[in-house]
Amino acid sequence: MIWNVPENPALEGLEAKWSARWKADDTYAYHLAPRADTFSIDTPPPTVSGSLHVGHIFSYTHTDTVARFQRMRGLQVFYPMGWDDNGLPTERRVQKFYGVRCDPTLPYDPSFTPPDKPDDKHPVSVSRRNFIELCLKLTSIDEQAFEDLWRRVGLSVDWSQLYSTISPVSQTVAQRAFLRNLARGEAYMSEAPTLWDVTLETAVAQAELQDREYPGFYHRIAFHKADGSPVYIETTRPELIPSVCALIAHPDDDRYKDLFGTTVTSPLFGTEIPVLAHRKAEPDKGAGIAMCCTFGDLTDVTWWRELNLPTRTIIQRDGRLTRETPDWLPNSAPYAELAGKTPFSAREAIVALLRASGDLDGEPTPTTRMVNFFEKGDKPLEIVASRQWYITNGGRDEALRQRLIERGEELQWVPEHMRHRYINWVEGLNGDWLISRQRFFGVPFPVWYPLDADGQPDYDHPIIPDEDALPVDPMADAPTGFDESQRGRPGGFMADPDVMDTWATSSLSPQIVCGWERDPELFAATFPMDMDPHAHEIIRTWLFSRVVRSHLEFDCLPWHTAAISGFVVDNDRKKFSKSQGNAIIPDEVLHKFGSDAVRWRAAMARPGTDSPFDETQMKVGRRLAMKLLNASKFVLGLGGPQAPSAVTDPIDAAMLDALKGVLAAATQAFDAYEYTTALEVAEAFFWTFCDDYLELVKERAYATRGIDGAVSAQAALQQALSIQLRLFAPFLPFVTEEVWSWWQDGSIHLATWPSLSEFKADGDGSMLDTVGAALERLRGVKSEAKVSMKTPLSAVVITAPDDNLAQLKLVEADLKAVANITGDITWAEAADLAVTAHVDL
RNA sequence: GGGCGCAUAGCUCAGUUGGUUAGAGCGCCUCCCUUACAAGGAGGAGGUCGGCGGUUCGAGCCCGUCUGCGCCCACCA
Repeated sequence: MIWNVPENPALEGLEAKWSARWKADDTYAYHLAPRADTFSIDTPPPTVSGSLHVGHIFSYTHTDTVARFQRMRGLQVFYPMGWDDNGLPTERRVQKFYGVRCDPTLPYDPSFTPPDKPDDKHPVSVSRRNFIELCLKLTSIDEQAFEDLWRRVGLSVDWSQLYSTISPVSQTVAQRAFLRNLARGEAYMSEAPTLWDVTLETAVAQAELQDREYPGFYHRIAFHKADGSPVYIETTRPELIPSVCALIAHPDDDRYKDLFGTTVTSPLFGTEIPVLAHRKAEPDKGAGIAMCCTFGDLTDVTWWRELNLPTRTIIQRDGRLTRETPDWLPNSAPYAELAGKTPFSAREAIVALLRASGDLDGEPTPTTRMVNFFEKGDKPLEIVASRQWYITNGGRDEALRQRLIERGEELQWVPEHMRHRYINWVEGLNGDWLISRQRFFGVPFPVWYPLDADGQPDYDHPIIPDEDALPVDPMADAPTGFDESQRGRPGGFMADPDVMDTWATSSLSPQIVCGWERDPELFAATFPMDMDPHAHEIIRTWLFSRVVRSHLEFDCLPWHTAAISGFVVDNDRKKFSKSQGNAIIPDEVLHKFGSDAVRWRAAMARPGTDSPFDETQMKVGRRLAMKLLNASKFVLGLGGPQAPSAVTDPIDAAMLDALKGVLAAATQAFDAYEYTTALEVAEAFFWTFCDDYLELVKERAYATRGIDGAVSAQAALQQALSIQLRLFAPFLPFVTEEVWSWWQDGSIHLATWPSLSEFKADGDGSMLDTVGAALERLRGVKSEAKVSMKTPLSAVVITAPDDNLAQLKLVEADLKAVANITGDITWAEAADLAVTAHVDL
């Protein structure tokens, strides 16, 4: 190989040059290997309808450093990428982008084209199939942009393993896993009160809840005992008075003990309701006695269930109060003021009515309360009764809960304390996992229901397809034994209209990527996986749901280790987000500093640790990359290849010995997923290597004092460079590949990680420290004298402890050369290392 | 209310099982255009390791306690 060292090496253009080469050469392809020789990674599929921010770059870079390390260690790295393109976020983006909305009652229009000027305020209605086509169209555009960015960042993903959560393969896996859950009784349908987003008109799961502050008013309102005297309750939701089922106080609350077992009547409507005792009523909240409605909050659901209260629903699925006057209201006239209104308007109306009737005590007092929102929604959730699919997750089964907690104990967590978030979450589950969504762009439930003679569905006897027939779309396909003409007819069938939530598919990502029931060889080679990397906010969702699915299907964990990243936060320690307007655009940062520099900064954020975004730090990474170029140019410019065995000079061997220790430390750190430590030790050594060792041997390496010393220095420099390039390769893939290409065959990323056996020379690493300290003092003399570093020194006296003196005398010639010392050095023993000298101006 | 984490230089962070005068980078000050590198290099200043108490020959590190900050969860009458 002919060395080809450029005259003016530069960082510009390296991303384009090498990412194209890696793509052309399929550098990061996974080649089927036995399980023990494979390292498999369950990469989080980013939501393609969103945008990638700097936090993503950091987290995915963390994974990539480990992937590159394991690849260099000789393992076949199975590193797929996925796009989460199914589900609500995509629907919302498509609605906005094309100015459409899905109306499932419309027929498919093959010639449909979206409006030229999308107006999302006045959307065009399209059929379900047209809508899904638009989703697929837009996601494929978004996905290309994501892939381009990841390639630019230098992720060593095997792009031939790319998957998306809406793809037929994913749909097949999701439906197959669901059918298996169904057959084992782990999936079931239930009609129950459900958290409901009134804007999106769909049920949502516990894991997708978010607390938000919401302004409201306390209203003190009179209910009436049989004798007409008042019982006051306090509520922030007076519009729910028509749905009140009971007043409830704590069993030990002396204020209300006499009322238990009696009834009171509701204001305005005169509904007779019982006063009951329940331990979940809290005496110090509000008036200490609560009105239980169906349903105002989750406590109401508990009371309704445990006290067998009637269901009096007034909130509809669109969030408005029902237009029909409820039949349980003795005095229904006031309801006309509420019918069809939003809760907000109904509240104003009922407050006026209560004020007029004298049942409002005092004025409403403002308050700020915490309310449940769907994390992607913008109106408070309501609770409505609806028929939904669930998967068991331990929320209602103590034995399963315990088993899943044990899975959390079994998993290796990096960092260790992230385990608590998992345990905490599982212990706090209050119900099974609701997986059905009343939406369109998602994996349909592979289920039909027979219709009886009256055309009513028999939900207890669903019709299911053979696994061989998957994926199915029950809205388009007829079940076996029926034909399409029987759809919706008495004696025929109907499709389950719902789709699975995104998490119900992404919870199967190990099954999807590893080829479960699709590619047995691949599955055997890759599952259970090694590494589960992602940031800490999805422990309760993605991580937990995959543990559930794997536990139910395979009775094992889906991976061995969870490597959890922190967030990138701004200077006020706030999480970056688009809504707060503080998001950093990755393209700008990558363009400004280069991918290697940004990756360097990412790698400096330890696992699990939030890290502030600071542009000045990016410059440090860039300087390191530049330094690698320049130092390499120097080393390789000295002369042709030298055998490692040519290292004869003690200081050359000492430098290599110190590097040996660095290699051991970096390897150990990487094995523990502590990529930051691996980088730190390599980087610290590299600066010492440049500032001290390289400067020290420069003159000798030029062969100014004979060929033998030069050859020793050149051999040591070349070996040190080769090893250091490989130590940096996981972090700075572009610049290390560039330098590698000057003098080595093949990609550095397929080179083997350095091993201790590569070191041919035995040296004393501590010598490098001693020499460094002496150099620092020699420079200090000139710095204090405020003269150039090439100014000659004479009458140099070096004092040091005996053993240090011995080491320094071995490099006397190099020291004299680098410090431009004229005459001999005088050595003297002393407790401390010190230098005195005369500066010859 | 429950859980977890953090508190070390102006800033961002290291500090491995307790062991001499506590480290790095950035920033700051001073100097140097030295032929790998001025998008550089050299030298330097800067810290009562959040407070209090304890264990120990010895504590940044272990124990207790208090304070402040962050995150997760719960409650949200």
